[in-house]
Amino acid sequence: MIDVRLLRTNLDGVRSALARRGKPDLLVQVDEAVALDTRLREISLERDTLRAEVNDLSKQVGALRRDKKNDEAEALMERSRAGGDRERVLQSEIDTVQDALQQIMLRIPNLPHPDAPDGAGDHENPIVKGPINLPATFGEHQRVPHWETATALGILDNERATKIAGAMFTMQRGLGATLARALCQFALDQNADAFEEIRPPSFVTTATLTATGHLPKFADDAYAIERDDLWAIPTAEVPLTSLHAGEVLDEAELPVRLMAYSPCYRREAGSAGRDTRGMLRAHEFDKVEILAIARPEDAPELLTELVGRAEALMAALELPYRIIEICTGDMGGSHHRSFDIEVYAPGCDAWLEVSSVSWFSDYQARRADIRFKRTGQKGTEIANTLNGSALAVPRVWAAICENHRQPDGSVRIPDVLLPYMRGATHITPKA
RNA sequence: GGAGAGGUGCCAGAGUGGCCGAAUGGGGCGCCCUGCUAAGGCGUUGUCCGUCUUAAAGCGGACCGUGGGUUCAAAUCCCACCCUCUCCGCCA
Repeated sequence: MIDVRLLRTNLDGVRSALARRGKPDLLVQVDEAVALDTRLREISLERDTLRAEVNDLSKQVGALRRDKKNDEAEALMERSRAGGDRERVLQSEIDTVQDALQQIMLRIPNLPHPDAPDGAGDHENPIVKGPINLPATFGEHQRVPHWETATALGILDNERATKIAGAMFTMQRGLGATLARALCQFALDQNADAFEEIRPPSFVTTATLTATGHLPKFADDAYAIERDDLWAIPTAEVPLTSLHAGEVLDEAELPVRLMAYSPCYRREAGSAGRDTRGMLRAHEFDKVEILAIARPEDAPELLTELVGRAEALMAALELPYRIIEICTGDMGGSHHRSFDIEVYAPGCDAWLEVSSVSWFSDYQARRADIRFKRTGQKGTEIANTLNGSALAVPRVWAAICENHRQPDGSVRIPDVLLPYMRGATHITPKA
């Protein structure tokens, strides 16, 4: 959530920042929020005043009862009762207004960073680096989509995955399964120098899924386990962000740096049939996420670092990649500024998004109530959060199958993964 | 899943309707005493919202697991839920 107080102190700033997202409805929502907030403060003040009266009368009643002046006490109780009745009426209006305001605030997206590029949609995301490692030409053997080659190699068996679980599930076999796990292991090892490894729960409460901004807006995209009131996580960002929810951290503990491998579950509502072949889009996939909780002033540098770490993995895997910055019209609702890393897959002839790194300013931290205390100062401040995929397995797996395919049809394992492949240097067709 | 016990401030822990935002002890912070250390003395010690103010202070409200209820008045009584611990059952 953005800070409600911004609506009071800098409404023009909020409006112009949100206008850059190119969704006129947002400004209507802002106006509604302003009206509700104004009303809420009016009636809250009235309620507090009434409460003060009732509190005062009650104290007097207590004193009079002790002095056995029951008649006088009775008179005050009568007045207090009347005050209490009026208070109840106000309180129910407060509840209504507060709830309405909360619902709107939960849906108003974050303010884009001033340096985030303007743009109407994904076609206007500027390339800020690369392409790197992109050869002038690709061999014919690389121009075959991975769903054909990997199936032929016996390392991808989506047909049986579908038999078991339905459409849009994938299954890797043999060295294909090993490769998927190797990628996770590699991504974790590469970031272990600065990040604590977490193995979080894969199911979370509604409050947890709300903190990151996935609820209430994107309920249809998440798997719900209704019987137990739980949600399957769409990314490890969700449990990691809420790891310190409701806590006040010491400034000295910051930045908190966490990483986690986790399965990710997405219903992909609305995208059925799009990019669904092979490993491009599935209901379940593996990912290694890196995340930081930081003081606001440290966030820009951390954003650069996180992007650099995700980039380093693609470089080490010898894949052609580029970095794009997400423009205001394409930016996720919780994002303040974000960058994607895309890898080129010659068989699909497409740039695949393999990592997304974002700075959320205090938007998620306010929802999650993550605060910190500056050393030697009174009071607390809302922290900033940042996170990014270090490595999302399926598309990287696909890109390896296509880019590193040899003229003989085998797939070469990049050197950095060799320690995790049980001695295999190539994936070759079964004899 | 069953039975029982419990959730109070930074920590321990008292508090069964009013004088309780909360005793007492410990810790932290400040000052004093002290050659140094130890011991001791005095004081102080949370968060959120609103209001006034350039700001601080002040003032008002809220917070004793969470949400409801009873009452003039709730940490305290009632209901539901969540969590923790012990025992039993089940189980990788």
